[in-house]
Amino acid sequence: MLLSKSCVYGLRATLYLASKEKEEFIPIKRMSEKLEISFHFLTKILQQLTADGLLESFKGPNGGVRLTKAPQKIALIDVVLAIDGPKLLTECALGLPGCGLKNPCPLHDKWAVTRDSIRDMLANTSLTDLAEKGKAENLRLTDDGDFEELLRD
Amino acid sequence: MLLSKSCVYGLRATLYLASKEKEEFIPIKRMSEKLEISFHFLTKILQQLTADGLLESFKGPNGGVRLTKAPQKIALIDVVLAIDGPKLLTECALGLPGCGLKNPCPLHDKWAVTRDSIRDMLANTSLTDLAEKGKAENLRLTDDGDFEELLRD
DNA sequence: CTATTTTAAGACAAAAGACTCTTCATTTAA
DNA sequence: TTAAATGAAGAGTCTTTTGTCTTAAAATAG
Repeated sequence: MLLSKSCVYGLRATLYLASKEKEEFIPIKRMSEKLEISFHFLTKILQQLTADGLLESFKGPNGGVRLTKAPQKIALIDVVLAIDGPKLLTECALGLPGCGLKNPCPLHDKWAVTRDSIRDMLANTSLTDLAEKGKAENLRLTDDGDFEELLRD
Repeated sequence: MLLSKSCVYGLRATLYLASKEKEEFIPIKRMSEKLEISFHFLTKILQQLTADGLLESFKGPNGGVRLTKAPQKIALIDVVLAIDGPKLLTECALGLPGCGLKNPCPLHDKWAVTRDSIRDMLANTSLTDLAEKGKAENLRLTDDGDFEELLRD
């Protein structure tokens, strides 16, 4: 798998936040129900994003989490780096430590090109890009639902 | 991680076989030592490749495994498919079941492009390509060694 | 102040992946 | 024919990932 499940859940969650126009705090409980993700597990993942500065949280009634920046300014790669770390974009495809220009493996050059295309895709796609597309075409962020249902109160 | 460790070991092993010019059976024990992979674990992985028809094996003294085809005709994707299966090249980046043209997720289109570039790289690179490059530039398939050492008896 | 709502934190359990070990069947060489 | 070398198969262990549960801390509403 390219991304860990935690990372995928983090992406779905930030995408959900980006698709809400209002900048209010959204309870994690509500998000977990809408996105069909275990509440406690999602909480743990969002804590990582909060620690990383991508989200801010607020405790108590009317509390929850929200994006710290405008979603246009958050790229998918920001979420991926916060949760899965940089290894996807730095590691050797053959798993050799220290593989790089200086001490490459036979696959290094070709993999570096492919890896860059992954990085570019993640870096050039903002949360807004996907949220807008999701709304416009009524796509889905869960196994069965659609955007319309997702955003309904 | 893009590829499982089993898959990476399978690639290193087939690459090693491709770099031996003679078409003799190579004992797995020897390969495991050269490649610094646990013998029993490597055995299990190579059994998958044998079952898939990429390798053939021979028991008894002077036995071992060898490629069934010329290494020019084996692409990296053949090994990846035999061990990790097709999921890397078919799965949704957001983990949604049935994500495709008919019922896509918001990321589907962009991911499909990236995924194709991964597929193309794996499909257009043969074992010979990498073996030749490894020999010519004396690269490595292990943490510390180099090709010269790898091919020495 | 008190009860309620919410995130924070960490212990714990289950599942999957990575790896080891033992036993067995096959083949060859002497 | 017997011993040695080898792959085949599967049980078992360790680690990481994934997911659950409990308790604490913070904030608000009344």
